[in-house]
Amino acid sequence: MAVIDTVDVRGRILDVTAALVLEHGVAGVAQRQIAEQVGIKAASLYHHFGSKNEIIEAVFRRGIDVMEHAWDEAAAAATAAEPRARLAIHIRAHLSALFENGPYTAAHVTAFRTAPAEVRAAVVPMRDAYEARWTHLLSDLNLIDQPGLHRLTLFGAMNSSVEWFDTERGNLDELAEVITTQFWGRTP
Amino acid sequence: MAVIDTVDVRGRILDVTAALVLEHGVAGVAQRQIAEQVGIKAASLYHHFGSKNEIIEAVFRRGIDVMEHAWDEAAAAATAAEPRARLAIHIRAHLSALFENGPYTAAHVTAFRTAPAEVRAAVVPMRDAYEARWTHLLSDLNLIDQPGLHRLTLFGAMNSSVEWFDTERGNLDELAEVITTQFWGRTP
DNA sequence: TTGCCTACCTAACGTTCGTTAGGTAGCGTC
DNA sequence: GACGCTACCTAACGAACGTTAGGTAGGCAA
Repeated sequence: MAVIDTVDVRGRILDVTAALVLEHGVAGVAQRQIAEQVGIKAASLYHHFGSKNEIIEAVFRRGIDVMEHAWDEAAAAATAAEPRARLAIHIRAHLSALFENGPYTAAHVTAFRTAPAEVRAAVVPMRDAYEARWTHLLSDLNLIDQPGLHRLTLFGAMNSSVEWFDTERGNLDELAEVITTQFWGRTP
Repeated sequence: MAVIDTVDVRGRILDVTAALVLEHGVAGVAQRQIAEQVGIKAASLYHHFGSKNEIIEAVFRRGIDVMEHAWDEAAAAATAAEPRARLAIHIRAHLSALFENGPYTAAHVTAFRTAPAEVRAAVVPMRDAYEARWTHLLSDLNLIDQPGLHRLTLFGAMNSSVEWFDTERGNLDELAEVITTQFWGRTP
C-alpha cells in the first residue's frame, strides 16, 4: 500500500462523495460505493466521519465554502467596477464555483433540496448568508424592484447550467455574458 | 373496503409517486412508502406496474404530457398575439404545468437527471420534442442570436421556481411577468 | 522492548430494499 | 353453481443498506 495513496483520505472521501451525489442524488449514493472509489472499505469511513449524513453535510458545507471563496475573490475586482461589470464579475464567479473548483457546489445546488431534513437544517444558515450577499448586491445595483425574486430566477439560470453545460466544449465567459445580458438588459 | 377508494388506483400510485419523487428524489422513494400512501401493500403495486422503474418512467412521461398539454392550450392564444405576449403566454403555461397540474412536471424537472440511465433513455425522446418547441419559438421571436443557449437559461429560471415558489403565497402571473421581462428585455 | 496511536481491516448486525410465489375474496359470465 | 378474472393479500426471498465490534499492521515515544 503506497504511502502516497494514504494522504488526505478525508479529502478524497469528500471529492468522491460530491461527484457521486451530483450524479445520483443523496439517497442514490451508498457508502460502499464511496469507499470503493476511495480505495478503502466501507467500515473505514467511520474512522473519518461519524455517519453518512456527516459526510453529506461536509460536502454541502464545502460547496458553500467554494461559492463564498469565489465571491470574495470576485468582490475585490468588482467593487471598483461599473454596475453592469460588477454583476458580470459575480455571475462569472458563481459559475466558477459551479465548474472550476470540484463538484462540491454543483452537488450542493442540485442535491440539497432532497437531502435529509437534519442535514439541511445544519447547513441552512450558511446558505442564507451566501444568498444574502446576492440580494444585497442586486439591491445595490438597483436595476430591479424585487431583488429577492430576481435573485431566485438568476440563481435558477446559473445553477441549472450544471444540468447541461459541458466544461470541455462550452465557454464559461460566454455563458456568464449571456446570463448577465439577460438580467441586466440588452440596452446598456 | 369502500369501492370509492378502489377507483383508479393506478392514477393514485402515480400521484403519490410524483409527490414523493419531488420531495426525496428517485432513489429516496421506496415502493412500500408509495403503497402505504395509496392504501395498499407493496406487492400489490406489481398488479399495476412491472417494476419501480416503470412507475418512475410513467411519472416522468406524464410530466411531459402535462407540459405539452399546457403548451397546446397556450399556443391557441399565442399565435394571434404579438411577439412579447407570445413569449409571456408560453412562460405562463410552463409555470402552470409546474404548479397547477399536479406534481408530475415538477418531479420531472427536478429528478430526471439523477434517475436510472434506462429510465432516462426511455423518456429522452419525449423531452427532446418539448424542448424543440421552445427552441423553435425562441427562434421565431428572433430576439436572440443563440436560441439554444437562451432556452437553457430560460428553463433554468422557470424550473428552479419549484424549489422556492409557494402556490399559497405567490402569484404565478406575476412570476411569469418577471421572467418574461428578464428574457425579453426591459425596453419594449 | 514495550506500549500506544493511527488507519485501516474482516465480519457481522439488524433493517430495508425491490421483487416473487402463491393464496383469496368478490364479481360477472356462462 | 361452477369458472375465471380482477385486485388485492401474506409471506418470504436474496441483496444491499448504514452501522458496530473487534482485530491488526506499522510507526512513534518512552
